[in-house]
Amino acid sequence: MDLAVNPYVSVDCVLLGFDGEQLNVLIVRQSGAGGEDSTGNYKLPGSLIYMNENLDEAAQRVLKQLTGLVQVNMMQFKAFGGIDRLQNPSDSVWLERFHHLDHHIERIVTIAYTSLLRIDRKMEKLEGGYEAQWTPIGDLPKLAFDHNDIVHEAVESVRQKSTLDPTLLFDLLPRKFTAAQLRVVMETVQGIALDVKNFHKKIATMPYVIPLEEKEDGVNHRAARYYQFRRPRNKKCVKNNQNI
Amino acid sequence: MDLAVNPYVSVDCVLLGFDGEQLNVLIVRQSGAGGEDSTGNYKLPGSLIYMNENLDEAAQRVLKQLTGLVQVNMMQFKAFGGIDRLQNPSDSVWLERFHHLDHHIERIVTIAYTSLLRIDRKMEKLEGGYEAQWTPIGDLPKLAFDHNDIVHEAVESVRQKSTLDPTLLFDLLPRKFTAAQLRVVMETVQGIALDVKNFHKKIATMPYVIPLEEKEDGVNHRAARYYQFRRPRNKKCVKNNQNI
DNA sequence: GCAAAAGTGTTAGAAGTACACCCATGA
DNA sequence: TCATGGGTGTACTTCTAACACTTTTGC
Repeated sequence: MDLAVNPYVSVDCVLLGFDGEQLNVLIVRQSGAGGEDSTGNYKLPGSLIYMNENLDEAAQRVLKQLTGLVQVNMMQFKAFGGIDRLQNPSDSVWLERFHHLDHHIERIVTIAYTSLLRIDRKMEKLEGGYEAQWTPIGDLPKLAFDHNDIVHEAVESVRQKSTLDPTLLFDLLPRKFTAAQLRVVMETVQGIALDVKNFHKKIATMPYVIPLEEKEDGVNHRAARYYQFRRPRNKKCVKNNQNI
Repeated sequence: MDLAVNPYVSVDCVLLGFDGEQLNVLIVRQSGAGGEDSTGNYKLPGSLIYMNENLDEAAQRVLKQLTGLVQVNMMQFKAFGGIDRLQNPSDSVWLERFHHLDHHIERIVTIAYTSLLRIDRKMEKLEGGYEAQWTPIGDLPKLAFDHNDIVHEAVESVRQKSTLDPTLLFDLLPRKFTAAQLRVVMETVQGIALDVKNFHKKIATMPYVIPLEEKEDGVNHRAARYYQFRRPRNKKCVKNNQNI
């Protein structure tokens, strides 16, 4: 570790992608954990914060080290600081080894971020021996620390935020997508079922969803039209603004 | 200071009240700051966290020390951890003196909470020499650290949360309130104007707003009816939104 | 031609918006 | 009796929800 870290504060990133059916989370192995249990030791990507970086910068750094992606919309959503977060002793041991710390860490407050990504984005070479994998939310193993809780609160947070600003969800889709893909994303994230016909009517009224002439190719049924997302000029797709 | 504190993590509380016209914030004096400048030294109520308490507990403790209130809905809304939060040297000096710390604090990440209160709630005797006062949001002085930013983000957070769950706003009102009071609260927090007639229709459909027989007394115009808030059984006053 | 998924209209009810006048009270 | 703020009806528009059949394509 080159830089001084703050041994009390970390960031953790819940990177969410969509595989066509479910939300997936990017989890990493605790490499260097000693591998007592080769089936486990998964966690969210995260890091202690360096003393010379802001929280948002730390989250971006973790994302970049892990995936090579930059300029991604990372949203801080909650701090987790329960006194029992390090109750599993192997988590503390891993932390101290990984960060080459010379004293015992008794407590870490972590600032959790979430980000929506296209699951097929090519991951660049991973630094730090990370071994990352997308895992469907329903199939998550037991993660280190309280990371399972963090994932569930992240999903809840995304659900709420996307209710106020549905344009967030387009980050989960490729540049060109079909109406069905968009619908399934919305159904999955918001946990509701949408009427197909009414959904077509609705996207027809969205100024930021542009129908293309291009269609699917090579499917053994009627080809679906592609759409494109164009972020509106004024970012206020959110209802109800006006300053007090 | 009896208990061990974590010198890197604090909580700060944005307590919001409503005076009939504007949102007010409870700010406190940095007592023991040396009083170089008797006009300033205001800050949000907050504290370093103790090593044996959770974040939520720390926020409740600060609120209780300050106001005597317990069981108040405190909502964590954001962590602030910029590297320049302590850029004003007098803020660091105050912190180190107040908490009797023997080393220099270079950086603190604070977890910010917000809470909506009736502004007329009687404050109990304040511990720790706090000197607290409600201040209209528009008249806030320069506060210590980045507390002015924190206040503004708190208000924005409350605005968003109350869009999804309007029942939050009843915490700002007395037990009995008039339709006009409720309307002005909603207009102020959400930053919009509401049509009086339509507003009456709307509250008539809200199951959690109960009209009383009792009316205002001693006003020199037609007396307004009082209403009461009763929290619904299932807390989902949240719209089943699909505002794509 | 058939399996498989895409795409399309209409209607009824609910909810929201706009608008102007009468009512009760104390001074 | 008047000044003050409280309270109401109605028409119109928009949104939402429910519903079943035809189209295109590869095999």
